[in-house]
Amino acid sequence: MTEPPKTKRGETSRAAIFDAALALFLERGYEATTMRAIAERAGVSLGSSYHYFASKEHLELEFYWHTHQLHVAAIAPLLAREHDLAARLRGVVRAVIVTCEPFHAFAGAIFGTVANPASPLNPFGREAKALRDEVIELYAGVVKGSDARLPADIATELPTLLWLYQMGILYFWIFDRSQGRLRTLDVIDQTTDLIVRLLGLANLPVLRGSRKRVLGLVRSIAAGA
Amino acid sequence: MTEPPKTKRGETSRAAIFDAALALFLERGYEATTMRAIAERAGVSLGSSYHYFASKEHLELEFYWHTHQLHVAAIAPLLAREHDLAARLRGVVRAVIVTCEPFHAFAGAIFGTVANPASPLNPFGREAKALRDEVIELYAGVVKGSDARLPADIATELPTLLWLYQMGILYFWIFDRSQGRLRTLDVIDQTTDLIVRLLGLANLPVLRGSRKRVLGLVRSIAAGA
DNA sequence: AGTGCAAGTTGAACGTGTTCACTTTTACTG
DNA sequence: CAGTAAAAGTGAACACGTTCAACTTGCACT
Repeated sequence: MTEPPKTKRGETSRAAIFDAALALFLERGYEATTMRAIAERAGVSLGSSYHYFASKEHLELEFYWHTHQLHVAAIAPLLAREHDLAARLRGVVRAVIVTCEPFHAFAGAIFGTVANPASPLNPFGREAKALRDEVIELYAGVVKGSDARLPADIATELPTLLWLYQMGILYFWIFDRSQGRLRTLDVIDQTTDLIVRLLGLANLPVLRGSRKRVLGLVRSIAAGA
Repeated sequence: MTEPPKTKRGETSRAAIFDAALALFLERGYEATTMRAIAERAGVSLGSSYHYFASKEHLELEFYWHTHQLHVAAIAPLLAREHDLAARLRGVVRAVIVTCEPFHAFAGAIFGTVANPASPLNPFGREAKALRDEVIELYAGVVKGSDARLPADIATELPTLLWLYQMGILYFWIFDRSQGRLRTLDVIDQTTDLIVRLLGLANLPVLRGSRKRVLGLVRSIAAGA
């Protein structure tokens, strides 16, 4: 657990530690960056780092918050302008990987340690709840601000599913070695299109049975997490 | 990289190290088990452990092989007897979690470190290829031995998708705290049913377009990994 | 100005996974 | 059987993440 700083000096230190960590991650990667090096560059002692970040992993969580804020800022104009669901979705998910692109080299290491189900920092866990809720809320806005008219049962679960979908895209992106990350961009275009198309088909009588089953399943899975 | 032993003594040592590791993982969990404790229980020196397992993570890979072999043995009778695809699939996936059940307590820690995309041991990586191919081949057998008649394009990609699906189920199972792991069993029953049902719908004209798109996507994703 | 206490800071010390230069054992050849 | 090269085995040493008890700073209240 990381307590927020209560004094001006504390805020400065905390920010210096995170800035140093981010710079070193970029320079050397996650694993090659030691807590000692972070503390040294931040101009604080090793022990002080642990006063603000309970572990090296907690620096990753802060990193996620950082990228999330960059992402939110990046998509604001799009969300204000565009109301077609497919276009909104494509734009928002493309913005995720564009925002994260500078960090691609060390993203794998970070994603990996945080994906660990044993860690309280994993996406489904306690300490990540605030961030998770924010991202799900973001996708709720993507859907709600569109002109798509969705059945209520779908609209309820869709934001959570899109959050999951975004994580899947990020996982793919980590492995993507293509020039300009074109493969990921292509997968995003195709999958967002497919998602919107399937949403349109969900009302077909032949699919209604499966739709109810899928949503029931999603609800029961989400309830346990 | 872990070279296989070339002498009788080597085989004995390697087996002793893995047995000791497995026993200690069960007793204390993954993180609390030290390489020193493993070496001591196996009756070898610390350095010797690294002669057979290049890292603690490599012991996890061996653990996966271990459970895979248990799984294969467990499903043999079912695959010989049953030819309905839904029943085969349900039985095989249920057997996965029944086989792994004794290791549930530490499975999260193991699954997590191996899920790390930065590790060459991750499911999509180089060192896990042999195991991955074996599991995909297993699911190819599940499909091929059934009386289901599937379009060729689906039959080609389905085993890989089922391997992915199994990993998803395992991920859910790790988080499942329900009595007798009933929630996971329920999710397996529902999802296997749903999968077979969707396979049946895949030939509907209204879905054929989406099916082509999905399979094209799957192929292009699989090609890159 | 003086006092008290919470916030902030420190670096030595601990246990861990991993490495490596070295020794011992094993299997095979002439 | 002697010789030898590969395989197996060893434990001290290293760097790392993390902990902790002690220390300093600065703010709030009298």
